[in-house]
Amino acid sequence: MTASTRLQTTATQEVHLLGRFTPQRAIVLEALIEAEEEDGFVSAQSLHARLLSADLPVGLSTVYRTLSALAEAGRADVVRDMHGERLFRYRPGSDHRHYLICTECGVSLPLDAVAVEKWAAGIARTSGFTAVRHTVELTGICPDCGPSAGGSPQG
Amino acid sequence: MTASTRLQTTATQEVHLLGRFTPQRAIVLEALIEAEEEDGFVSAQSLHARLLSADLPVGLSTVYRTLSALAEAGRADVVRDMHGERLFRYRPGSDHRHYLICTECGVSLPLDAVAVEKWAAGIARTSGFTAVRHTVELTGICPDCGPSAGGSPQG
DNA sequence: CAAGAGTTGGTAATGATTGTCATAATCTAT
DNA sequence: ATAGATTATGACAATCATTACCAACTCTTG
Repeated sequence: MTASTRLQTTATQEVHLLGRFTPQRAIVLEALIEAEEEDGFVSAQSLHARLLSADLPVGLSTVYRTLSALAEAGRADVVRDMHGERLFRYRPGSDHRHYLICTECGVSLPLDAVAVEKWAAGIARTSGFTAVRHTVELTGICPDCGPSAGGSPQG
Repeated sequence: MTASTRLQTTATQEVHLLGRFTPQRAIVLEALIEAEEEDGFVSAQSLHARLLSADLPVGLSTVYRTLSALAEAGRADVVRDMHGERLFRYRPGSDHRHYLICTECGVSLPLDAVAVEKWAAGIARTSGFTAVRHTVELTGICPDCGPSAGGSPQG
């Protein structure tokens, strides 16, 4: 069984969570899973462009719909980049995670965020607020993109 | 000295941090300070609309420029709401803060975020990433907007 | 095959934000 | 105070991600 076949199998299984199975949804989900392994978070636009380049002409509307449905179903994490664009990441498990994301290449590193979860839970208890949710994102430059990795060092 | 006069005085002083003094910048900054006391975070669009309603016709471009300059100068915090719109909040001090924001009315509560700062600093040290920055936002429903405050309780 | 529900994808609309540039205001040096 | 240089303003157009719309298409079911 090749890596590609494994991806397709996973995608095929997951697509049924969204409703009717369609080739387009499988393509989008498969591409999202690939992107997760390679680049971390991806935007709907870039994922669409990637599909077009790969001769998989899925409509932009369908890409947006599928990614939104995945996020709604809890199968994808969503963050916003510095321009406000939404970035998606496939989430194999069902727990909510936090990531350290490279601003240069988009690669993401899942974090152990127990300390933050505890802090947020404490705030929720003591503030008088209800339905408290938290957004925690770390961004930085990963070792591969850093100054000593053939980039463009300053100074 | 009235409250209005105090606001104007503060705004006048702060405007000089952005470069040349102009009445428009003073108006925008004053409105931002007022908004901070009343509503917490505000968007550029709503701030602009508010100025028009108050017969202070400052151009939308100028509102955007001034708010961006304030954020750049560290005199305003910026977050994104659920639609990706940028929300600004005047920051009297110079330290970076985190807030618990009510999704209903926009009121914000500054948080003691030492635990998060420490956690983020630790990640920065151990991850190999450089230029690590963090975004931490808590959202919820404040006591005034909660189910027992005349809102629309569910269930 | 026919009907019906759900899906697709091209296109248009939306809405925040940014770019442009002629005009106007502000600062500086005299 | 005034001229000159620099900077800011604001109306408008452009950009861009995202959403809405809708006619054509695809399954499933009888």
